[in-house]
Amino acid sequence: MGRAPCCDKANVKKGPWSPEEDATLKAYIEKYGTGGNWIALPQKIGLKRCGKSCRLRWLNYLRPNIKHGGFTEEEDNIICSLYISIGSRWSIIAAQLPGRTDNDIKNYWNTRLKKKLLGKRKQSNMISRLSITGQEPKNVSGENDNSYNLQNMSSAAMERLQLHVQLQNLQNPFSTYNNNPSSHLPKLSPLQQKMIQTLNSINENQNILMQQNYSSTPAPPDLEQDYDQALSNLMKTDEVLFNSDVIMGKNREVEPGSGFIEEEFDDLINNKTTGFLPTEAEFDCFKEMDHGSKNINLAWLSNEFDTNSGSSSSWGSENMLHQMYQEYATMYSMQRES
DNA sequence: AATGATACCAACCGCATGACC
DNA sequence: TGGTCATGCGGTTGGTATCAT
Repeated sequence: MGRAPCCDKANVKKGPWSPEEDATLKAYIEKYGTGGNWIALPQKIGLKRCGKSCRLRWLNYLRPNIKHGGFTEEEDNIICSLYISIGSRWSIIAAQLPGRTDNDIKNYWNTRLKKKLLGKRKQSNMISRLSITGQEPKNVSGENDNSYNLQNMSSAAMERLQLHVQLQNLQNPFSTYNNNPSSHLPKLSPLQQKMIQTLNSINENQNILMQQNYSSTPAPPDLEQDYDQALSNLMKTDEVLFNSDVIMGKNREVEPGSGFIEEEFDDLINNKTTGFLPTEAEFDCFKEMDHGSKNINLAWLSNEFDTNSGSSSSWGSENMLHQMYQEYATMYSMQRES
């Protein structure tokens, strides 16, 4: 049994709003306010619309001081930075941009900004290389290649890593990765740094490969192998994070599922390997979010993980924790195999 | 000029949360 | 304390506009 509908679906109008409907809603709200009850509002003013629809129309379109389109470079930068640090929490991002709605920013990001930043050709190439299609990829020798298990990592996390690289390069083209003290980007954990370093390597090889492809000349096999090797290396994560001797300070055989990885993961998400978290001054939004926790850094890597937030529907759920754990475990086991 | 592909964006949907009883 | 309901949120859909062939 599903949830009861919020209104009589059969008797409500759907689709685009007419100018008359807009005028009716706007006039009423400007005069009387919403009355704190969106559900009752459409009936009150004689609109055959769902209350939710009225609310959305008001918030996204009719509300005063709403800006549409014409995003500035500064706004672009804010959106990019916040997306990388906190993910797709559009309402929080919108709160940093007066006059912008979460819906507008979400649309702008999905349709334009993301492509602008990543570069359309590069992105599609990367995604296909990472085997989003679900096909079992082969390396040049025709063997299944473990490196492609990268698909087990969420595409959103990968995307943010790529974006981080792009932004970092824009901010400081001579910096290998995020070791620039003047950078406005979130500081990275050793694991993230390792991944970004490898992504840079991938991108370099990819550019060469693309040039080869465009000139209709087959890429040398060793270059293909380098590319695959770079992906593989991405999985060979930092010793600091994966070597039990370093972390636990004792000689200990490590088996995935033996309990150690759970401990390590727990340490990681609870920030026991500290020293790389962003300061609150770096992101105003952190203050507003009032998490009481500085797990943001891990949050942006793992996409949706959040410990204390009650502001978003999916954050902080065990599913997200589980997903993050799975990604972690996958990388862990691959590191063991290699 | 016709047609298909792609981009854009308004609106919808369902879930999570919090307030209230 | 548990149930109900309104609201907020993010993902997705579908219609329209624009571009490419």
